[in-house]
Amino acid sequence: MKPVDWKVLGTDGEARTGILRTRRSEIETPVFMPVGTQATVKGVRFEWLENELDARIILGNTYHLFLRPGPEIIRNLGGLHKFSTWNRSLLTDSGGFQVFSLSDLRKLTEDGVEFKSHLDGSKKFLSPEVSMEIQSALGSDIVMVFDECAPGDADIAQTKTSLELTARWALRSKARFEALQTNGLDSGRVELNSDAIISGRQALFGIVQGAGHKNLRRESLERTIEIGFDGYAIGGLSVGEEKRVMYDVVEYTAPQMPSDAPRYLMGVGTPEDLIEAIYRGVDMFDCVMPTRNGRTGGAFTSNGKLNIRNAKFAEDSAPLDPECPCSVCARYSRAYLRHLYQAGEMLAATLISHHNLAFYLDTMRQVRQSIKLGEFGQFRKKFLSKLQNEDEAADV
RNA sequence: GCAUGGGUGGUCGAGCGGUCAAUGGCAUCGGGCUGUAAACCCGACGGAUUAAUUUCCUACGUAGGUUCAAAUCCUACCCCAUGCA
Repeated sequence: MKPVDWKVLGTDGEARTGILRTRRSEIETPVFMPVGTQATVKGVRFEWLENELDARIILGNTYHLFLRPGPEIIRNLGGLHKFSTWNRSLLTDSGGFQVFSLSDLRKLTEDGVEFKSHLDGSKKFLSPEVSMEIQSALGSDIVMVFDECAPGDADIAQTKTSLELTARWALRSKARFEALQTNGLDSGRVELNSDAIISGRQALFGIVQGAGHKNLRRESLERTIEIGFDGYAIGGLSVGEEKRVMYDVVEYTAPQMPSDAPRYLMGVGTPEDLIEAIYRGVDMFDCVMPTRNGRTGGAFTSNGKLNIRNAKFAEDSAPLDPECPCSVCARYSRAYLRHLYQAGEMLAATLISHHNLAFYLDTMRQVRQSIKLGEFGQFRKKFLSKLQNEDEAADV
């Protein structure tokens, strides 16, 4: 019995809509997963995520929680779900991305990666085995293999070396993962009824690398499938390559990924990126943009982006996005949000983050609906053309 | 009234004869953020003009003066702070 169940409910071209069942929640796809690196989606209470936003799954990060508060503390407190009170699905990234983003602070070897903690400079070691152990202590529902994410513009030789290391690490990740499951060390274990269709164990997703090189993407994909995972991710995109390269790689890779498992494009992206990737066959996304940009004054709207810091909003009584049904848009004006931001009030960050997540999640709902109706093609065109109205959006 | 210290660009505050349109903080304006070292980072910030790190104008309380040259030195005045009457 598998740890997750995946059923396609409808397709439109390469686009798919379906239901992913984890041991903790049902997730309709395509899905956007808010990023909650340090056991919190920055600036947004779980109450909002559960109720109004209705997020079914969020991320956590192995590297950050490893450094603080530490996996043993979280294990002793009953796992990340219990610790944080987030009871829906959790996906934990393996720390692989930090191999890339903290490249100045780490040393990479075949065995693993030695990090110099960005908190206190102390040495920390992460490897496929350690990452799996931490993720089992966290008890997340979906575990990611420990990979190496090469830069977006990596050349062929560099990419090949990186991809092969990732493949060896994937094998090691799976081996340790299986052992941990057998030994019952997963702190998020759920005992399900005997008629359940899933196992109650953690799920493990593999990651396809290969930067912008299609032949290497193919090689990475084949090796990943050969090992066998509960879901498959495309990693190593939106890390500095050109947008066209990203779309090309997704267009090439996604349709070749197993159709009976969810496809996850890691770290992407803008609303436009999501639509384009869904169009090319992707089911799952995560990205810091709605929360990070929200914290720094950037709002995503159905008419494109706007920057709440701009003086032109000082007396604008309109909501961030007149078409948005979220509670922030129902109540607060751009003028007020701008004032909060300018005054350095933390509520600005909270409210804009909330709106941005609402916009992302609502967009996904519309996407799913349009795929079910076989109208995703039209939806995509309309959605993308509206995003171009950025300038007018500001003047609504 | 006397004594002392001080009056600098939106603001606070450095500068104390030339390299000063004047360091820096804040404010303001603009840009960026894609598996979060990020409530962060970058840029602009007297006016006009130029292809330009170009040229010009106006500025360091006010008015004079010294000097080749003054935000910087001198004189008078105005104002502020503190102390003494």
